Amino acid sequence: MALPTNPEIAADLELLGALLELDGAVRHRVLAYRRGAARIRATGESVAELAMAGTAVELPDIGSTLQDKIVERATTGSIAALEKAKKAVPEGLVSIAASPGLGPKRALAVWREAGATTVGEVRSLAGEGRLREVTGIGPALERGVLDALNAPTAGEDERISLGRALPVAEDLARGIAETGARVELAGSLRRGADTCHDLDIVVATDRPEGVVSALAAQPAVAGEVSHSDVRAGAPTQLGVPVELLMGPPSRFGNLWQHATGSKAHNVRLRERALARGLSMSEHGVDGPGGLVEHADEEGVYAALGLAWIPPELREDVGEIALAETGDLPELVGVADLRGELHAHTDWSDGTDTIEAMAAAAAERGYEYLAISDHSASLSMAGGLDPARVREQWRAIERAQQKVEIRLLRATEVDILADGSLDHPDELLAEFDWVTASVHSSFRASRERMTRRLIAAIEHPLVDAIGHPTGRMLGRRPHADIDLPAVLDAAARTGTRLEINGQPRRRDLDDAMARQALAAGAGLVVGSDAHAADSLDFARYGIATARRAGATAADIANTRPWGELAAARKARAARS
DNA sequence: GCCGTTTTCGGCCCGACTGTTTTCAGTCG
Repeated sequence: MALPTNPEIAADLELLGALLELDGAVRHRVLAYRRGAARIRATGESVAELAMAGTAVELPDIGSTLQDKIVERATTGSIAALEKAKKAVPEGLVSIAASPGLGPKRALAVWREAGATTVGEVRSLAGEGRLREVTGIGPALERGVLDALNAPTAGEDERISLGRALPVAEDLARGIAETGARVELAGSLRRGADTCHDLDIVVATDRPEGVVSALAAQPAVAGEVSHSDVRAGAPTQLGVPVELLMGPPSRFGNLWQHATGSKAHNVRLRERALARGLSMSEHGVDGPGGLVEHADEEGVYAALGLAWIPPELREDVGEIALAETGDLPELVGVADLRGELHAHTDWSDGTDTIEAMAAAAAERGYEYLAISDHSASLSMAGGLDPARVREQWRAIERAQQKVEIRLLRATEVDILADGSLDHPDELLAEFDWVTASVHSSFRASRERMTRRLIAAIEHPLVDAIGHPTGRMLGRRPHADIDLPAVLDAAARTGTRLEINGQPRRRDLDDAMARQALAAGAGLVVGSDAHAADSLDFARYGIATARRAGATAADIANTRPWGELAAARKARAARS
């Protein structure tokens, strides 16, 4: 029997926690299940395997009880405690409790007093005006529940990619900054997460009224602004709301830190504060000497005996321990990039010419640009056959005469279903840089997909694997692969794994890239640009790399081309 | 249920906001 995956285990434990909560379990026991589930979700290795070996308890938030339950799930296929909890409380209450405005307490009351066990029944009750008869629910909540359940996106957690959110949020911030206030992005935007469900912005101001009217005047704002003295919110054209947090400059550091999160990171910090006889919030750090305000974040972290932590690492993935000992990595930045190794032109499915791409890359300060169009089997993308490739090389040569930036003969060659490549070896040998990618048969079995990738990784003429798992945010999950085996092959052969920066890909993702680093596999950040502007997608790849804890030394295209070329030559000589 | 520069037992994050209540619980981030 196949072992349960981490998401499967996490889902079971989350459900168990939710049912226990409804059943009146002690708050912190519920929290322990949630934390354990979150930890399992964020862990790269198979937690089922760890639990079977008895080492899952070495993970934070996993104790012997949870480990036993994971083993039980892995060996018997179910967890007795979960089955028991389902008998004590109807499972549908979990969904009811997740409805906006309702929570565990009200969900329980809805069941006990009105007999509803499904969201549909709650909607009917609300429609008939009978939900208000339940203790703790009045007309206003009933209305809110009904509206939320009838909304077109009901039940879905509306999230948009960082690539859609960031440009709009930056415009909003610039617009509001015209009031003279200091304006910064916060929340998942600042942490560089894959997606966000709102645009968190913080403002240092003593005049909230002016900021609120500036917000209302922004073109991206698409409705009424609601506000208090410390907060303002409004819907935007993006479909997700903007949320402004305001506070005086004297404690801007506290506010910015608070609003940046993540929640798990902040909880850890507050626990740490408590252990030191302090209490922290967005208002400052409270202690025996009274409340201390911090104008910058460095002060907040210093008050807890910590070095300042880069936002991308604030996910409770061990960053606090590193900040305590001063061992935080010097994260790679966009400015470290010296070149782009994955970009398309109008020779295949890109929209811009070789010359236009070269100019845009030069504008970004790059020293080299790989012209890496698709290979023939990707016919709908206008992939090039060997004859067209040679033709393109002549065009690259002509373009090179006109530009300073070093243009590389490159390809994004398809990895075919059997693991072979879509160009003959004689041709591959003449490229400066070869990226190999999967573009088809994503649903192949785990074994087959893994074999396919490893075959490409072991090919002596392949420099990098493009978007290694093929996931598309909101559309297609990661291909089912044996990641440790793939990482091992990459580390062994020196073939780089791409962090693809396209906002909908972000592939490898942060957790996988972190694992890749731990396994000793090399990485490359690629924009996968199909137009000159999209060379900027490299910033999202960098965000993922930073979340993985990568330094400049970990990323191939922070090196000068001469160094990469020499390393390739040495590798070819070995094989 | 987890965990330890107070602890192997007794703790466990903080504040804003809303709508429900008769002085505050529940929810949310």
